Formats: sequence, C-alpha cells, structure tokens
Amino acid sequence: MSLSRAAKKLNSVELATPDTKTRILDTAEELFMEHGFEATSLRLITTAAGVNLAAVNYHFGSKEELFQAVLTRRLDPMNQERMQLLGQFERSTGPGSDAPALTCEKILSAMFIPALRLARDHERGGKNFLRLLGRAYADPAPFIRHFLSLQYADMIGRFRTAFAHALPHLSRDELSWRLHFVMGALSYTLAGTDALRMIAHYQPEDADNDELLLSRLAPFLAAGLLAPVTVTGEVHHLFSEAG
Amino acid sequence: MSLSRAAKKLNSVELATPDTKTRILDTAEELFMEHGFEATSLRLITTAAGVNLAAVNYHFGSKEELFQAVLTRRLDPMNQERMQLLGQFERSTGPGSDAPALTCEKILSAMFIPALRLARDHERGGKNFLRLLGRAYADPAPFIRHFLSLQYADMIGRFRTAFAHALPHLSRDELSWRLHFVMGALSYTLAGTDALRMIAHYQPEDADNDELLLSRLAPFLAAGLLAPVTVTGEVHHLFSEAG
DNA sequence: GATAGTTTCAAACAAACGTTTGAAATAGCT
DNA sequence: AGCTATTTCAAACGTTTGTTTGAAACTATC
Repeated sequence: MSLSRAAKKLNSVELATPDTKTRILDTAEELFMEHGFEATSLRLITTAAGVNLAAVNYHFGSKEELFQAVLTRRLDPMNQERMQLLGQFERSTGPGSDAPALTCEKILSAMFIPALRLARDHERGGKNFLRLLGRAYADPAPFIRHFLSLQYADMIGRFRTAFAHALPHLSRDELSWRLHFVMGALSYTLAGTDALRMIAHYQPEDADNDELLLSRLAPFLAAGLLAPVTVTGEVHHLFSEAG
Repeated sequence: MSLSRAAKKLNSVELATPDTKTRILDTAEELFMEHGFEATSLRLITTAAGVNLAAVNYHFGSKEELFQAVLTRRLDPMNQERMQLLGQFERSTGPGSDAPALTCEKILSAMFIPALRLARDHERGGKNFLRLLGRAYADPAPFIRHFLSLQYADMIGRFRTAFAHALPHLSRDELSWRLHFVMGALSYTLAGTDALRMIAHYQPEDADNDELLLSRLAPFLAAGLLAPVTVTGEVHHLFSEAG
C-alpha cells in the first residue's frame, strides 16, 4: 500500500464507502456467520458487498484465506487483550508473592471482558463475530481447526497455568477436562443458534444483552470449576439402578 | 416391503452384506460426522457404501432427507429412553409425594446414561453418532435447526420441569440460561473437535472412554446448576478495574 | 414360466462452485 | 502530460454439486 493511499484512508473516516478489501471483510463476516463457511459462496459475498467476483481472489488469494482474514481481524486483538488483562490482574493481587492466587471468577472475567468489549463495539463487528467464532469451533474443516488451534495456543496456555494456580486441588487431567467444558459452554453460548433458543425457551431480548449473558455464565462456570473431584467409576451404581 | 423380503432380512443377521438402505445410512453417518453436512457429497457417500449414486434419491428422496434419516434413527430411541428413565427415577423416590425432589445429578444422569449406552453400543453406531449430533447443534442450516428443535421439544420440556423442581431457588429465566449452558457443554463435549483437543491438551485415550467423560462432566454441570444466583450488574466493577 | 413390482445402474441433466484470464480503468509519481 | 503500478471488470475456465431419466436386472406372485 502506497503512502498517499494511506493518507486517503485517513481522510475517509466518516460517511465514505469503505475500502473494497474491508467491504469484503465486513460482508463475509456477516454471511459466514449466517450460513457457515461451506454454504456461503463467493458470489453471494461479492454481490452483497457490491464488488466484483474476482476481487476476493485478488485481495485475499482464496476463499479459505478470506475466512482466516475475517477471523484474524477480530481474534488477534481480542486474545492479546485477554492475556494483557490477565497479567494486569495477577500483578494487582500480590506484587512480590510467588503464587498470585487469583480467583476463578477473576480469571474467567479476564477471558470474558475482552469478548464483551468486542460484542459491545458495534463499529468493530459486534456480536456477529462472536457467533461466527462459536460456529468456527464446531466446524469440521481441517484448515479451520488448524488455524484456530494456532491462534489460541498462546492464550490458552497462559490461562491454563493461571487456573492451575487458582485450582491446586485439581489434577492436570481434571483441569484439562474442566477447561474443555468451559470453552464448550462459552463458544456454544456465543454461537447462539436458533435451535437452542427454542429448546431452552430463552428470551431473544436477553440474548442481545451480552453483558447479562456473561454475568450469568461466569458464576455457572466458576461453580463447575470449583466442584469437588468425583471418584472415577461413581456412575456405575446409576447404571445398575437404571436396569 | 413384501413378506418374503422381511423373511430374508431375518435370515441375514450375521456375516451378510446389509441392506442398501442401511448401508447408505451407516456410511452417511460416518462421513457426515467427519466432514459435516455441506462438505459431504452424495458421490462420496455412495462410493464408500458401494451403492449406486441414484440410490440415495431413490430410497430417501434427497440429501436433506437422508441427513434427517441418519439423525432420527438414533436420536428418536435415545430421547425416548431418556424420558422413560427420568420417569423411572421420579417414581422410585417418592411414591405419593407431590414434589419428587430429584437431585440435579440424578436428572443429569437420566440425560447422560442413554447417551452413554448409545456410545457404548458399537453395533448401533457408537460414539460416531454423538459427535455428529454435537456438530448438528452448531450447524447453521435452517432445515437442521428446525428438525432438531422438533426432535428435542418433548424431551427438553420434560427435563425442564424436573430441573425446576430440583432447583426451586432459580427463577424461570435463570433456569433457562443454565439449561442452555448445560446443553452447550454437553453437545460441545460430544462433538469433540480436534481443535479443542489441542487447546485443552487433553489425552485422546481418555476421549475414547465416554463413561469417564460423562462422569467428569456430570459433577461439573451439577455444581454450575446449583450455584448461587448472581445479582445483575455484578460484572461492572470488573470492568472499571480493567480500565 | 410369464407377469407385475421393486430395485439397481450408467448416463446425462442443469446449476453452482472457486478460480483464472486479459483487457479496461483508475491512481500515484516524475 | 506520460509512464507505471494497482485495482476493477466481464467473461469464461474446468469441476463438482444434487437430481433425474429410462433401460436393465432382480424378486415375488400367479
């Protein structure tokens, strides 16, 4: 990108049609969220964005690279903000202590608050993106799984050790499982499929309030993380009772 | 289907090539699980099943109807077993009492045990199907969402009232949310994407043991359901603290 | 063994897909 | 203005998609 081009971009902060590249990103974000990756064609995206079909391959290379660009644009800053916030919390508790001993709720909120900020910021995509992200977690496409595991590796690693300090009574395996459940409930909630709305009978007007959502999710997950460890094989008696 | 055809079906219980229809169902179940609905072509299914391409449209009508048939075959009996088991638990606690007062763990196990039985029964599809089910929950396709909400309406309704009795301190809305989180963690865990395996670093050999999985999930979710209700707006101080 | 009903098969259908092409248009710089 | 690089565009590329077709093969009943 040349110098004068960047200058023009600075001038068009208001009421100007965005860049072709960002117009594609915005439209793709919305349509991928609505129909998923496979079911969203490039023709649908480019038509809705008002750009030429070939523009996607020119600016991004391929459909898969476009999808990754859509994710990276929001995910990268959000995960960085998560790690920064976690470090800030750790520093504020004990300046010189070895074990900062953050509470579970505090660590969870370090994960949630950046997601909340993103959901509130309608200029930066809003909650559409969080839904897209929840969908991406469950997508079987290998390139998506590979991309996500790379994007999340650092962040999850940082939070793993934080949770390990906060939950010393949990074994390594037990903690892995519970983190798995946490990520599951979180991404599933963020995805917010219509099917579940009907199943749980929950009100759509509540779903718009993402802060309310996470304020209900955080204590639920914290209680689960703090639950006493169950001895393996404890379900057997339930089986025999059931016949 | 004629009479002698049913007789032949009875004779071929062992070491005989299954019906064309069931061969399609088995292969489709496996491939839909692996690649998702959109990314799995009918040619891939029919080639792997060793049947003609047109057989799908002949026996099922369309690709969508095939997908619904794959789901119904396992889902219908499983949900029926769930409701039956819940009724059995309710009857065994208090014969004449108005409020049976089942524990959360007991109600949750009424949901999990039929799923566990299905996962163990390798002849009836095994855990491949549970993964497919977890995927279907997150699929954006309208016909899938509509189908699932219809399939689950009765079962969820029954369990809603059971949980409402077990958790009288929760408001209607609060219970809706927590059930939403429960379904999220459950389906997400069952889906078992590779991305999450890398994120949580959890061992694949554990994932094969579905009983172990659900024995860890049940106390986690029960603790979350029993968690005290948080006052709305409690996250605000976290926000201000974060800057 | 002929007849009627069911199932299989190879072939083709129209439509939609992601991607490529080469020329036309625009923008940046001397 | 003139030259160069970047971006846009309509058109076509070759595949692949789900579905349909009509004849062939098979099965059951008379």
